[in-house]
Amino acid sequence: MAERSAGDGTVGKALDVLDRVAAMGRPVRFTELLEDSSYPKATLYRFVQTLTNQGMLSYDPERQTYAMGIRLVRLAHTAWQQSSLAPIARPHVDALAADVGETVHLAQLDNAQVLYVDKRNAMRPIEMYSSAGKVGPAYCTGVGKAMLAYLDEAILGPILEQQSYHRFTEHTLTTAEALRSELRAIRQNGYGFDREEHEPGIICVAVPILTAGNRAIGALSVTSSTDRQTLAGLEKLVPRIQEATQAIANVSRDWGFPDQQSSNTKVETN
Amino acid sequence: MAERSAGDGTVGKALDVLDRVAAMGRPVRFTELLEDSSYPKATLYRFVQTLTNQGMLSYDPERQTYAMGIRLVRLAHTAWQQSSLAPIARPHVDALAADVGETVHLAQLDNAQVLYVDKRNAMRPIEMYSSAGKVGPAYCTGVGKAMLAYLDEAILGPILEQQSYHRFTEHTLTTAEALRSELRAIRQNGYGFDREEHEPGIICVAVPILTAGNRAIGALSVTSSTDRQTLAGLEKLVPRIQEATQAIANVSRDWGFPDQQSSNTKVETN
DNA sequence: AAACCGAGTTTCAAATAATGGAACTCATAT
DNA sequence: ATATGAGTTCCATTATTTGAAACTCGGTTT
Repeated sequence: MAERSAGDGTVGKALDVLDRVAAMGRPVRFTELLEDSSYPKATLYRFVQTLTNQGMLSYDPERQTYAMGIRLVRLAHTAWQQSSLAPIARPHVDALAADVGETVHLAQLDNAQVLYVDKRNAMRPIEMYSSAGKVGPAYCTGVGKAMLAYLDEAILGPILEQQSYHRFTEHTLTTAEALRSELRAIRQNGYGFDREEHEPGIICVAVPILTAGNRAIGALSVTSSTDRQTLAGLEKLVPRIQEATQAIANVSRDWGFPDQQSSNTKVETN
Repeated sequence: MAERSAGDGTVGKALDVLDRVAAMGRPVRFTELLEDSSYPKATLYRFVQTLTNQGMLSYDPERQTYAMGIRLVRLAHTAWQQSSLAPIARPHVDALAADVGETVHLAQLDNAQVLYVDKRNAMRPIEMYSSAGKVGPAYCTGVGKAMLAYLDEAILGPILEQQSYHRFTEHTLTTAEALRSELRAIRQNGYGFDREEHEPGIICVAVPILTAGNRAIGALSVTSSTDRQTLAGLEKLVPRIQEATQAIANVSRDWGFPDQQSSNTKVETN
């Protein structure tokens, strides 16, 4: 597996390594990292050392494994407050969840992935970080498609290329073309569905949170299961959800949330 | 204001900048950063560019400000799961909070600061990220002192130097010497108090979570206010809290949590 | 016991990237 | 019109990164 972001000199490469450890999702040995890295042993070794010294990774000497460092938790606290919609959206997400009585997700785009920044669970009460910070595929989730639908072609193109199009269920859209026509439909309606595309029995409606310039800065979704709800049933909730997305869009504009394409648009690969 | 971490080459310097943005706690202009940085303009500029390209910072073109990037939220999700005590401590924190009916904090040490990784609020139900990821001073919080009390002198010394000893209240310990003798007392008892040292009217008991080697890998505290509780009242809860810390220590040992000094011990500055 | 192995670590000259003083742009203030 | 200041680019100098190879050190095989 080759590196994906490459650019940005030494810092970029080091952060690549960090991403890779995160992607593993469990503590990893040095050799495991070496295997799917294109860096030579000594180079990778120094990166890992540096990151560990910096607290971005933590090292377990007993098991000789590296895990994501605790410093990230501290940094992310500020990030979540400053750069996610969650803090300003909170009251509206709360109200929506209370009204619809189903699970509500608030998501944003990060790179080509969906990043969940907040959640209200219908069943279990609290879930904390276990939901916020989680990532999911953009091409087969309601929130993902709702946001993709409002991207400009220049940005959308590369993102569509990066999707895995893994067939999670028999309903998963597995080609860029199929996805493209779905996105057109979503743009037309102003909302989209997840028709058991990611998980069997799980359906959702998603509505983008749009700026005045029609950029999707995030999306809200209401999720349910086929044995409790139907797509038609979810569709009836759209006006209520739009109320919430509108409210969030307004607050975000007033609060001066940037009206840019994506929070992680490459400026220049130098 | 000079740089603090310095070492670790370019990556270290770039992460320094990241920390500085986080420390500001609000979106900052380039010039503001330049002011309290020792890097020349062009150098700092490139760091900020790189970090922005990498999604570690986000740039608001309208206001020309930099904020912490959304990528951090994604990375921190994994970090919180892997390197914090929160996931494994969760059931015990839940049970403790339910039993004592007061606010419970779970904290770890990050650098010379207290990092809160989980919390159960007595009053309000959910609080999410607004608590996890938060940092606080080590020298004047219950959890901070409880953990400091079990550090080896070699590590404790430098950390004591780094404390600000800001007098938050009239009870704040404002010298390393006063703190040292307090730490001795805590080590003797196995638990410590916050006697309105950080905030007037707020008191707490804290118990360290110790490994077999007597290293504090974290701490639990029960917090209350002087108009509802007394120190003596809180002290009665110690056995129940110790039950929880013991349980967490056990699970953490079984799950192979590293028995090291601190999760962010400098290995070598090159 | 000696040889071997593989994971992790260190070395060092060559290659590359970072550095920062200065010059430039562009909007806004005087 | 001119000055100021924030933000950005340039480029020769300098320092850091790079990575092949050699080394260390448990543990395993012959």
